[in-house]
Amino acid sequence: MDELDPVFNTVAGYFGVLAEPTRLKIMHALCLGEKTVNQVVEETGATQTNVSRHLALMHRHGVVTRRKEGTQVFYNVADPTMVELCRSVCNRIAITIDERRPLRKQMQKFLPAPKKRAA
Amino acid sequence: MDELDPVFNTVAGYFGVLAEPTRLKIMHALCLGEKTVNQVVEETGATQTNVSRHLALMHRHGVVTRRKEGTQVFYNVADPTMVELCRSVCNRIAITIDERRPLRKQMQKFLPAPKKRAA
DNA sequence: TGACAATATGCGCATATGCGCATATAAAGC
DNA sequence: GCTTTATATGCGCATATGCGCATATTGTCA
Repeated sequence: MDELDPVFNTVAGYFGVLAEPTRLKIMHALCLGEKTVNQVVEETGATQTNVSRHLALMHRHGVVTRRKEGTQVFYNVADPTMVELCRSVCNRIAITIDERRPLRKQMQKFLPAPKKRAA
Repeated sequence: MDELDPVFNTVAGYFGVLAEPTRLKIMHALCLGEKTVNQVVEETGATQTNVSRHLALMHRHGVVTRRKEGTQVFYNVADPTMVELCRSVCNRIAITIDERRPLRKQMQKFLPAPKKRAA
């Protein structure tokens, strides 16, 4: 039982990445394909500082990939499973929160597999 | 995009429950069936205070159910999806962490659907 | 080289979180 | 009623986390 600790620690960190509204927004922004930091900033409404920091954290956890091109940095979801995870939970929660308003339509973005738009 | 905030907030809280090693241990202890606080204490090695508090938090988030019987309180996983979620992520992480040691065998408990041993 | 654009980071603050300790509450048995 | 057992909770502490601000870093272009 004790030797499972590293697993639980790592998994906790993994879930911890998703335990933040701003990071979920970022995931939501990235799940349709890679975006630059600025694009994510515009889409999420968060500040550049925070988006950058959150993306760095997500990258440290292996949740997103990083691709530099000139002055810009493109981030993308590293693991499609992550998006799937978010999608399923978000959909379920969205349904729970709002039984009749068609809020779920907004979550459609989480539905398709993330397209890797490589350059 | 702004009206999705409540969804992201709730989902973040949901993931937040799983973003803690001790709580994952508790999930692991409960996923085979309901247990009393003391049983969870023994199985996880955490203190009674913390187990109680974590269980309370998990109950507040609707992750576990509570059943009182005399002086004892039985907790159980409320949502099988939660166990499934933990199982898949834990298995994947376990494999990542430890490519060859058979650590995964310990994770088997997460595999079967949680048995509801109602009284 | 110098100005500009895109991204990252150090610092400080406010708040959240997990924990241990002691203690409160609740139920059972004498 | 008193003691014992099982669980919950108030308090304080140490640390973690998210944020804003200013600034550093890196690359582009003139």
